Amino acid sequence: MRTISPPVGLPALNETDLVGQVARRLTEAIVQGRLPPGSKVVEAGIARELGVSRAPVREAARLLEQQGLLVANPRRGFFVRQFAADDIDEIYDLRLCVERHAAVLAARNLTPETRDKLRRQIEVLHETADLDDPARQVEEDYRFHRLICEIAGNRRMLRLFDDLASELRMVIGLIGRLYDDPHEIARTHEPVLAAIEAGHPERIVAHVDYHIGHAWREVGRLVREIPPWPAAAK
Amino acid sequence: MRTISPPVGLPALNETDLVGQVARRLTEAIVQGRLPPGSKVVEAGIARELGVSRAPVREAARLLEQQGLLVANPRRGFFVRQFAADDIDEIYDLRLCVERHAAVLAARNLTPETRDKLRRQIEVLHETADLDDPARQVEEDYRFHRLICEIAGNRRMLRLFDDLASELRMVIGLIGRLYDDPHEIARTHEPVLAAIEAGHPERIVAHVDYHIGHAWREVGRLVREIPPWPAAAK
DNA sequence: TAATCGTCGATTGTCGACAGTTTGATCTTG
DNA sequence: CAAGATCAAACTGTCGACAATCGACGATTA
Repeated sequence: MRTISPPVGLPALNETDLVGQVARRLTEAIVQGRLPPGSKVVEAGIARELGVSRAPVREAARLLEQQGLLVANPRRGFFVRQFAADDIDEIYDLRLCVERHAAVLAARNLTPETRDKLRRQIEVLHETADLDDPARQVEEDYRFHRLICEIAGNRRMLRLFDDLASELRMVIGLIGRLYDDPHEIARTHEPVLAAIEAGHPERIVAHVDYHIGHAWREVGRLVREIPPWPAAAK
Repeated sequence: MRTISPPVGLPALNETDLVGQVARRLTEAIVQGRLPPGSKVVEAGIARELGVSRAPVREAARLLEQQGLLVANPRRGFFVRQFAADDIDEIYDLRLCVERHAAVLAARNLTPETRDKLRRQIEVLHETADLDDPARQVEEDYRFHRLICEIAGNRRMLRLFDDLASELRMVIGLIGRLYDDPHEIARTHEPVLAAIEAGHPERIVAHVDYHIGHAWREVGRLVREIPPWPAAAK
């Protein structure tokens, strides 16, 4: 008899259980704006809709709460998180802080394989830019940044990135459209990668700052333009 | 008729519910080493012990999982997280990255009131150093660093700090004793505060680096010295 | 008419139960 | 004696139910 796997490793993705599925469906609904910010998440409703009981729904909701997509009001239930302009600032402030560091670490760990992955992802970004599919574009964008965090090799940092990204996905998904020119965005990734390949810390930081800062200003502007969120249903 | 409170603000502290209490008790047990790393957390057992049903225990466990204290193995249950040397490195790496930034921000936001709070906390640190109470010492230490994050004014950053701190508390709690000289530790906070008061970014970063780096090396050393964790019961 | 109070439906928090899986031990067999 | 098969106890994942609480609506009163 062999002990198949060390009982404790790192957060094991539970692919098969209901909680994960419910969480994914909920996230989807929120990001797509089907559950607008401020709307109440009725446990029984979600449960019925997904054909499960309330228990998995509650646990999934707690997950999304920790992720920042939901807010729990004791005895009142879960509500879809509402973002204000200063939330955007918080998220990008933290993200910038982390990604600067991640990029520097990534440069230190860069191998030919990981470098190629990054290059290929930039290509994908350019290809996606032609598709006129904002959601997809955002997704591929994150994939590039996530790659950097992966290469940096700090699992906790990666998780933090994922959490921030899920919040941003929600905001951007609700804004509906992306920043103006997708190709422009794709192009601004190149100097970041170039700096990482060059392995020059200051230049890396400078380019990451520029790139993320650009998105920050852009998203900030859009959020301030469309502040009254798409009518919180109910 | 007025709407008393905006239904969605920021994570409302739920003081009264069971989940929170269970989570606190569990955290306590883990940090104090009563639930050693690797040990299984049997839902029914905890539930019986605390006189509640399994539902709140499960939700609390999910909370601690997100916090990094527990690891969930689908269909096998929750286990107390085991830390390896590289976990320490990850935590401190991320913490350093965040606290650097936090300190710079704190300097920017510093008011006479917040400055006094920081000063007073350093005094507390010195007073506590005489008490020979490692747990308390660690707690007051965190309180200082947490203050900096608070003053920085980024709620997400504060939450990240809290998460990292809870992991570190666990590790340090298990190590049992603190780094060598408590007064020495207390003293090394002073230049950090001085730099923040001076508002000189580079100096702030340098001193934070030195201070946190010291703890990093120290904790890293201790963890490597006592690697076989206190016998994972069961 | 406006404000307050009481009532009722809806929803959450918590519980106990059941089925399926895992674990650990005993038994079997080469 | 070792390796594998077998079996029972323990535990998790999920469900439906019930009491407590919340929110809204309508009735009551000044």
